[in-house]
Amino acid sequence: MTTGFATGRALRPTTKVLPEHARGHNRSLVLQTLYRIGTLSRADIARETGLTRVTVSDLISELMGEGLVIEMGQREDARPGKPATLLDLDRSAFQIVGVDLSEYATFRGALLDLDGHLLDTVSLPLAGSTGDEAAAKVEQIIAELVSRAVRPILGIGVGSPGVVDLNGVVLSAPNLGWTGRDLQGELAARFDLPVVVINDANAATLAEHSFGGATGDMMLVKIGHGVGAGLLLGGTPLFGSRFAAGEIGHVMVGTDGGATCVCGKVGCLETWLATPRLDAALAAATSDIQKEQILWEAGERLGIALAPVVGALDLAEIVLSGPTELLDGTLARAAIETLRARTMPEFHGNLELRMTGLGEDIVLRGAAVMVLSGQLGVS
Amino acid sequence: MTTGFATGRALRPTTKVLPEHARGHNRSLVLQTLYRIGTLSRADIARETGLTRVTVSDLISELMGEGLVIEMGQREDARPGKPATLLDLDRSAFQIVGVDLSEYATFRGALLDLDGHLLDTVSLPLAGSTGDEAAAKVEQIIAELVSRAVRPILGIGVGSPGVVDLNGVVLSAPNLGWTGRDLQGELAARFDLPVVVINDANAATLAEHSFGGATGDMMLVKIGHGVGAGLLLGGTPLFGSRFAAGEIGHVMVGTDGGATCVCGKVGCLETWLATPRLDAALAAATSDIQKEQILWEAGERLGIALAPVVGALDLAEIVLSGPTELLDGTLARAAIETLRARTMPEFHGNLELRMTGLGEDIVLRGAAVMVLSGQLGVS
DNA sequence: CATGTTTGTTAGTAAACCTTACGAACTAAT
DNA sequence: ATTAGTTCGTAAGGTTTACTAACAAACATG
Repeated sequence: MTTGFATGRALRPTTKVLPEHARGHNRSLVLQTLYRIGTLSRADIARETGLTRVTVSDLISELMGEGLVIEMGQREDARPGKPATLLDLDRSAFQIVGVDLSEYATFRGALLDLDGHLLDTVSLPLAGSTGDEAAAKVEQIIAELVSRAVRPILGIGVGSPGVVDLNGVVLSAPNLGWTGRDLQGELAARFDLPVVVINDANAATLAEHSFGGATGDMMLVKIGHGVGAGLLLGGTPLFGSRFAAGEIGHVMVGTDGGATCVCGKVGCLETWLATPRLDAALAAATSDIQKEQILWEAGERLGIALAPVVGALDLAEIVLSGPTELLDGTLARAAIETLRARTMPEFHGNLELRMTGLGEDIVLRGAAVMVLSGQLGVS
Repeated sequence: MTTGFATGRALRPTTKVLPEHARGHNRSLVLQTLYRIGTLSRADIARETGLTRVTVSDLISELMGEGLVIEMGQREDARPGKPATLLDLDRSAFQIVGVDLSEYATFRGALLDLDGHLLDTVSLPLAGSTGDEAAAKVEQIIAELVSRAVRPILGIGVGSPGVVDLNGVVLSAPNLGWTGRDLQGELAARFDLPVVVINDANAATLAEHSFGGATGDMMLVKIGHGVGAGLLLGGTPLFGSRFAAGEIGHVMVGTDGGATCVCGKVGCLETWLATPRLDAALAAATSDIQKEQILWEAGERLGIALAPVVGALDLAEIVLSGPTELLDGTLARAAIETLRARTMPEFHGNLELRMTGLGEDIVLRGAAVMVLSGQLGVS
């Protein structure tokens, strides 16, 4: 709109800007263009970015010097003019370590390439570990992956449950017994590599944004042992004023009671949707019809809880992540129907709700996105 | 946080950046510093912004050439060294036209100075006008204010009800009979001045941010003939994927029925909170206790509706705007108590809820903020 | 009164991108 | 076959930006 520096309508510039910052920005812009579109010539990039061919050439030679970009030979098609030299990101130049601490009983890790594809995976049973012991297992997984890497490692991304601040300090993760633990700092010191620690649901949201085809403002609801969410608004993840954005598991739903929650309240979203509760309810059901009813009510409650959020944020998309057999079907249908019934179709009729297509690797891939974004300005 | 170019953790650079953009950014930074802190010397600004004295001197001379900044004489206090030449924004150098179309029966307009103080006001009964007739009244108000201005006009800001896109096109404002009306374009053509048209609740949110002392992520709920809201997240207003963010008036609240709404649904937030409904209910009440109950339930419903939003966004603050006699008291108390009861105190216990201190001028002042932000990069 | 401090300016440098121009390599029309 | 036109990448030179270094002016202090 105005300067291009701040997103949206600029409000309150806060830091000075030097020419070198512009350079870094344009460098990322070139990388981003290659990352998104794929093989391009220098002239293509110039047209795409608005920079001149001269500037692009200069940036490309810098990037080729770092081994990030490689020439792919000449373009084949028959056109007038000098044939273009094609370029692309060297997508196997680096590898990324991604770690997912969000599953209840297992830590998972993977090596990924710059496209976010899993190359190798490792998992380690948590076996009830908490505190230092759990942290040691995180280090163990990463050490194993680092030793298996066959390329330089771009960085380490970790998706952790709980509340994580912008410096990667896990402020609170009850299941792992962490409070104010500087996991990012510890890992950075141990491995001497760039490290990013981020909330698991936020990681999943980023993965959906980069690989799942989410376009506009989106909320990802991650349903597992607990219920959490991540938000992507205007292309930027939302962290919240205390880094607790997306913590909707213990919000009360409806005005007609419900089951008692571990938190002491009645009718929290988790009492309807957390998988242990759902599994138990389904196991106790005596007929398929009853099971359908359980799933329908769970979806309905999700819709009731999200309706005000959809109204307030004017979301374009809601994505569910979790066990497909529970979520994808009656539950999702109930959720979207309830949402449509409880909001204004004139404003929010375009809302869509779907399962993620990224399956169980969503947090691993989201952690990789954080590394890509932090190190290359690409995602 | 990182570069200063993108807000938050940078994701996806999208536009090129030239040195001249950096210049504009730093120029705004200097203006912003003067605007916020007030009288400062060049050296003070340099320390505050991180720019060098040389650069600041250069920017200041440019700004003085435009008449935006003036010298205020020398600093009086006794210190070693050459006495500092004090500078300030010339806060009476320009005037701003602000217009508020959000009241049910009246259009209001005002001349404001750069500090957002009202210098002169005009109002015009709407008298049921819609469509072109209503638009003509907007022009009439602005023309009157332009003729009364005794300084150059920096720009025109308009807060309109309904859904307004980023180009100031009123996509939908039922009360005024506008659909897809390019009000911003019409006014810019008519007055040959910078014009910004923005949703009324968003304008109010900006005013609260700039003048009301709102600090972190905030939601402003504007209660009047309808119920709308504006959100400020990470210092940036949220517009939503279809520019309908904040449209919470017709979200259903609770799972126990309620009154039938004009929209056809049952138990919309407006059925509890819109002032006509509240006034009617209070008028029909036969005792003070009953009136208290009505207000309490209204606040309770607001809390029920906002709890999921607070949980999802981790808001720091909720601000109410509207008739003080209705909102400030039982209703607000009920809302915050309900919010606290329905969310997690560990995450959201710091949440505050209060009335705005800006009264009925909040939209006018917010419209002025848009002009300030757009023209000077200041707010 | 000499010394040290602070302010604002002047002069020169480095970095970034731009415009202009050109050779290389191709297609298409004559 | 030759000419004209197109496209690509690079080179040279210019502009803008903010920086560092240095300095004079103007003050306080011992």
